[in-house]
Amino acid sequence: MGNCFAPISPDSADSEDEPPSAAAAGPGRSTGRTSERQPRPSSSSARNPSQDRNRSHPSRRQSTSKRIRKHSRSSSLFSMGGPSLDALRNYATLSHPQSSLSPSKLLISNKTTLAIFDNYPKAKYHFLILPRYPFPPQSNPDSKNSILPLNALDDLKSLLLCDDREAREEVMRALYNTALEVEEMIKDEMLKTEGYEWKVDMGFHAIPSMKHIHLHVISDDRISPSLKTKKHHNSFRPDLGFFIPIMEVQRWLDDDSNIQERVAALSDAERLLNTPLTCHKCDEFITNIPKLKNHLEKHFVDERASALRYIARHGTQRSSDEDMF
DNA sequence: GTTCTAGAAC
DNA sequence: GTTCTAGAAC
Repeated sequence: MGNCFAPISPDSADSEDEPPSAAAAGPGRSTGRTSERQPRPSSSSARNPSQDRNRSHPSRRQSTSKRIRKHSRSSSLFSMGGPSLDALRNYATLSHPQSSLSPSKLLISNKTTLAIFDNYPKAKYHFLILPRYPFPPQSNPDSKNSILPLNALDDLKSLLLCDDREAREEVMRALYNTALEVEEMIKDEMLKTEGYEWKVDMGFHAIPSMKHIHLHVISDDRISPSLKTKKHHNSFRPDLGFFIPIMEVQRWLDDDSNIQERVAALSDAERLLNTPLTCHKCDEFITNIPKLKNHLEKHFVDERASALRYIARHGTQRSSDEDMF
């Protein structure tokens, strides 16, 4: 692992003044790893800062603006006497996130979205994609109009219930396009650090803990010191119903005749977090978290060995190594 | 969301 | 005795 965290610098991230890098493309895998991606320097990295944050270069920390320091104080949980549900919203409403947020917080931004490091990553790579507000930011600075009311961006439920079908699809498309870009950065980093790429999941929590809709982009290893409880693990199982893959949400939007039922199911999803602990890769029942951690490490080592063997033999990676086990 | 810790499980 | 979870507190 070693020196693998080098957050993308403000100068090298997508400029807010540039058009969204992939915003013109609609959802679809074909838009993911193509020339539409913005170039970035080879020193940039998508690795989470969790274990490496304290080792970041002092000059990087010192360059953090007063505004950021003020922001991070006010956004810390409970500093205001209770849980701040607004930490993400504070990010989403910044008019100049790139100058306001430190490179260890902000991965990339464009006109409509931000990609930030998850503060408590539940896997080796874990990012959050947020729609900016107003959505989209108005070119006329005097206009405060958003195509959506702010509360439509509270969470997945409120977006699904929003009357403006076109607007909610536009939000979803913007989130998805940025997620594809982030996925590609993650996979570049996987190649650099481990020599192969593994699966990345994208989805929403049915009942998020913080206000402002956010799309999780998380590698499927689920190996992280911050993954500490059964609920943490269950909350990212794509098969359980608490973590809603974005493709599923897209299907809901394509046929919105059952939206009320979908929303009811989201509201009832809390109980799913108490599902018995089983491995999300092989379904084996696991009695406790330390054993799950050992089990997942073993999956990771086995998958890597298998992928590297295949690459050595064929010169290229098999398309879906996660299906090999 | 995380941290803390009592008491259950081993 | 130690490890671990789960609920309360924050």
